[in-house]
Amino acid sequence: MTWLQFGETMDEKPHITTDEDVIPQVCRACEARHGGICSVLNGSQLAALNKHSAKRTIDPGTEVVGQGENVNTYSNILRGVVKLSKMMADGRQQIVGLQFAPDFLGRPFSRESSLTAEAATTTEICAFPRAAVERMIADTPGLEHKLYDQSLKELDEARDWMLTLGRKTAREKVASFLHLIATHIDPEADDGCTFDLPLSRADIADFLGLTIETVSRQMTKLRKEKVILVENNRHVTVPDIERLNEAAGND
Amino acid sequence: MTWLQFGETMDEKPHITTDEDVIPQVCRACEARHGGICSVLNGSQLAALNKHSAKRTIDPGTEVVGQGENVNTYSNILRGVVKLSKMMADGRQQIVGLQFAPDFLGRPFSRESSLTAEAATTTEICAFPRAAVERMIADTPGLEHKLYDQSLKELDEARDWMLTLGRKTAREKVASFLHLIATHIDPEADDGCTFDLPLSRADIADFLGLTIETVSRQMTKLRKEKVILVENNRHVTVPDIERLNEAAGND
DNA sequence: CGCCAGGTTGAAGTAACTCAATGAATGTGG
DNA sequence: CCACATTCATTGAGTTACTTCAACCTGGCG
Repeated sequence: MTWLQFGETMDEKPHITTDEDVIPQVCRACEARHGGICSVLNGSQLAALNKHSAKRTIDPGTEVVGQGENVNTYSNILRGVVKLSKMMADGRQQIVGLQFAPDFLGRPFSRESSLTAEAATTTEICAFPRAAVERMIADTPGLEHKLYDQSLKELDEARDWMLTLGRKTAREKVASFLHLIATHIDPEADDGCTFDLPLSRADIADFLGLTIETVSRQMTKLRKEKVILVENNRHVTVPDIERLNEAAGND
Repeated sequence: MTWLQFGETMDEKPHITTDEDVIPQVCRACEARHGGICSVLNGSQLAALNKHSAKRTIDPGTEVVGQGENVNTYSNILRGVVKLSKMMADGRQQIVGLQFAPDFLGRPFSRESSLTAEAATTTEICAFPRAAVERMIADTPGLEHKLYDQSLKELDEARDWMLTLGRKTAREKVASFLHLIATHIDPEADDGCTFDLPLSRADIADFLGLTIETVSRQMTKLRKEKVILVENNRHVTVPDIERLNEAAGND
């Protein structure tokens, strides 16, 4: 993506070591600097942002942002999985997105978020006050571009999932979910990957538009057909990712 | 949205009438200048873009961009409705978005579009070569912001629709669709609005993840319950939009 | 140990699908 | 102008995939 270098063309001064090059201590080992938002910020910008930042650990099931609430912090996800969901008045629920490290959490220029964000697993985030982030966006075109880029990625994922929700069978849905997790958790190793499911059966059901029972039944079917191996309900091994992909209905 | 004025703060010179203020003839009456992409461009920018622009009329059912094709033009929708859809290898199809005037069509920085865009109604577009648009994006922060804003809007819509696809009943789905069209076609007049459906029953089914027959049955049910009036299969009147909204399951 | 939450399994019910026939609107050629 | 084909929508009858309801595991913990 030539595009992503956009921000860098903005400061073409001769290169002397300055504040801008010094990465703050806390950021050195941070996930978000590789691929995350912070990857487009220089040392002094990271330092400025860090004056107001707060690392937080969030337990599974805890809300990060409530539906309709006014968001006044933005965060980077450092570890764990966050589920974004919508609920109807009568309690029916749909998970509309999963976010993994190092995704950015929070809606820049929120027309009030109509989502609930909840930790699915134990999650670590690095939170920034709204104002600081927005000031930085205004100063750094590369940052806004990075955010735009993430939202396009999320849009792609949302639309992929619409196909799954609207047109796939229960079996294909469950396989699609497993495939999604397999490719997000275990980045490489395309043969024989293994992982822990970040979601309970109830969450999976809410993600797939199914009931818990149907998810369970399809899981056991896939298990009996040896498409997956399951231990302790949560730990899954995929011997052949391509067979799983087929079961998911992806040609 | 204070945000959208961002672009304007970039040129704060004393105001004398220049090229920049002169709106090209073709653009004067154009939809896209009000709310569309072009609203953030000045006269000389519009003129530059217009040197390469081409208005086209597209008949219903004609593809604008093929799934997996390399997109080399971007367009503004001036009139009509465009459907974005995905297809599985075995032919199952899902419409993942509808675009109305003055939406922007085409993916800036396409990681090849995985969508098919097809005119649902007779559609007029204003097409620009890819390079011209990308050059202009690089020069005009306000433009990229505008695009970002549209993609956030599309993301919201996609997620709303995921709830519809995953958790609503057939009746609620059809009502949701009618509500969507009612609010997009007939912008105001929130009581007693009337419109032509831009989609065939087959398209509606593909949008809702249902079959044609189920769509038809639910339409007749809603008609018998006087939630809607239908003439000629395509022309719909909604006497009470709030009743429709209720039927759609929105609290 | 007994309780509880999370998961599985079975049997019965139902919403939506499939298949098939019919109807309405539009166009074509004799 | 009328038969005829064609496309799009409606309606009915029978089937099925998923849900609902209920019982039953399994592992962790006071």
